[in-house]
Amino acid sequence: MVDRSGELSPAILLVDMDSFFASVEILDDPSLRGKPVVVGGDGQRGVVASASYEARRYGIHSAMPMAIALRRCPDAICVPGNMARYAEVSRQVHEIFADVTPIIEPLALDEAFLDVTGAVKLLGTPLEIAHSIRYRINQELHLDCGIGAASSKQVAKLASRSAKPKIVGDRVVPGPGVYVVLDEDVLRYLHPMPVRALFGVGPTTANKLSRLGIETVADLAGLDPSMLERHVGSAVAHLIVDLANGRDDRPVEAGVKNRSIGHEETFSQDSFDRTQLDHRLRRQAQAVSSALRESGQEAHTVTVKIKLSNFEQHTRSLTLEEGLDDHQAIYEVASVLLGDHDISAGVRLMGISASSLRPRGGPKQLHLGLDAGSTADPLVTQEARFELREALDDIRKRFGKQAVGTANLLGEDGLTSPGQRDVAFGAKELPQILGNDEEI
DNA sequence: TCTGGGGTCCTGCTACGA
DNA sequence: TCTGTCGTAGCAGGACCC
Repeated sequence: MVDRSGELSPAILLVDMDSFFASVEILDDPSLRGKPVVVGGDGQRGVVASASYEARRYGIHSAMPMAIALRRCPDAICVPGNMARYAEVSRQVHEIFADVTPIIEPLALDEAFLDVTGAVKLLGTPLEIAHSIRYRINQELHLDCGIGAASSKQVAKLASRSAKPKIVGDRVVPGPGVYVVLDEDVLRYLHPMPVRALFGVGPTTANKLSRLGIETVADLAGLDPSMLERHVGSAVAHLIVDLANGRDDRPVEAGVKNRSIGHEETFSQDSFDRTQLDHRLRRQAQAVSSALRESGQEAHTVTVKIKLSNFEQHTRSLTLEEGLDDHQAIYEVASVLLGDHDISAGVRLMGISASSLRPRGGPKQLHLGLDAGSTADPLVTQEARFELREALDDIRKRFGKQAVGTANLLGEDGLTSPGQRDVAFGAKELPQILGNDEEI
C-alpha cells in the first residue's frame, strides 16, 4: 500500500497509551501479566480508573463503579494506583515525543497531540514517524500505544481509537497500532459513526440529539447549526456541526498552562460534622497551596464544591484582588465559603479549587485590612495586620522607602517605576495572611 | 449497578459602572 | 437627579473530557 500520509497538512498525531495505569502496574509487578487488573479506588465508592485488556474482556471499563467491576470479575486484581509513578512514566514517554517535535499538547498523562508537520522532511512521513514513536515506546518503556494521524485534532483523536485493540465478545482483537485518515477520506470515515463519537457530545447532548432523530454524524452534518442552538446552546451547536463536516482548525498548542488547580475527595461515609469537614478543608487547602507553589502561580479565585448524599452538587466561590498561594489564606477563604453551604443532607464529597491563576512574583497588590470598616471582614485578624506591618518594615529596611507603595501610584503598564521593587497595595481590603506557615 | 478525581468550557443570571 | 441601556465581571450550575 502506498504511504500518502505525507500529504497531511498539518500532520497531527494523537498518541494514546493502552490501558496506561494498568500497564504501568503490570510493568512494575510482572506477576500481574496476563491477569485482569483494575486500577482505582477501593471500597464501595471507588470507580475504575484503568483496566487491563484481560479485565476488559469481562465488560469492565474506566469510570465503572468498582463494586460492579468486581461483581463482573470477582478474580480481578484491584490496585489503588500511584499517580506519581504514572506521571514519571508519562515524562519518559514525553521525552520520546520531544525527540520528534517540540509541539506537544498533553491531553492527560496517557495522551498527547503532536504536530509533526515540521519533522516530515527530517524523519519521514507521518506514518513512518508514528511507527517509530510506537517502536521506541515499546522497546524503551515496554508499553503499547495507539496512534492516530490526520490533519485535524478531532480526526486524529478518532483515528487513535481505530488504531487500538478492540474487545469483540470476550476476545481481544489487536488493532493496527497506527491509523491514518487522509483529508479525502475524512467524511467517509466520520459519517457512519454515532454522534456520541464526536468531541463535545456526551450522554446529555446525545440524548437531546436522539430525540430530534439525529443518530449519526452524517445526520448532524446536514443540519443548520441555528436549528440546534435552542436545544444544545449556540457554542455546542456550531462546534458539533463543524466537526461533523470535518471542519476543525484548532492548532496543537504547546505549553498550555492549567487554568485551575484543585483537590477534592469523596468520603467513605457521608459527613454531617462541620468540625470534621473543617479538618479536611484544611488538608485540602494544603494540597492546593502546594500545587500552586509548585506551578509558580497564585490564585485569585477560590471555589468550594460539595456533593450532598443525594448527589446534588453546589459550589460557592470568591474572587479576590490579591493572589493567594499559602494554605492558611486559602483555608480561611474556603472556610467562609463552606459556611454558606447547608450540609444538613450530609456531605459525600468536598473539594477546593483555585482559579484565575497568575504567575507568582509579578507585581503584587497586597491588602492591608487597615481602613475603616474593613475589620468587619471575618478574614481580617489583628495578628495578620501586625505581621503584615512587620513584613512591610522589613521590605523597606532592605530595599528602601520607595520599595512599596499603593497600587493607584503604579504606571499605566501596572509596573512600578525603574528601581522600585514589585510590591504595591490596593485600596479594597482583604488581608494577605502572612507568616506562621509551617509549609513555607 | 450506582456513580472518582482532575480538569475545561459554556450558559444564564445578577450586579455594577459608564 | 432619575431612568434606561450596554458591556463587563463574578457567580453558580451543568456538560463534557480523560
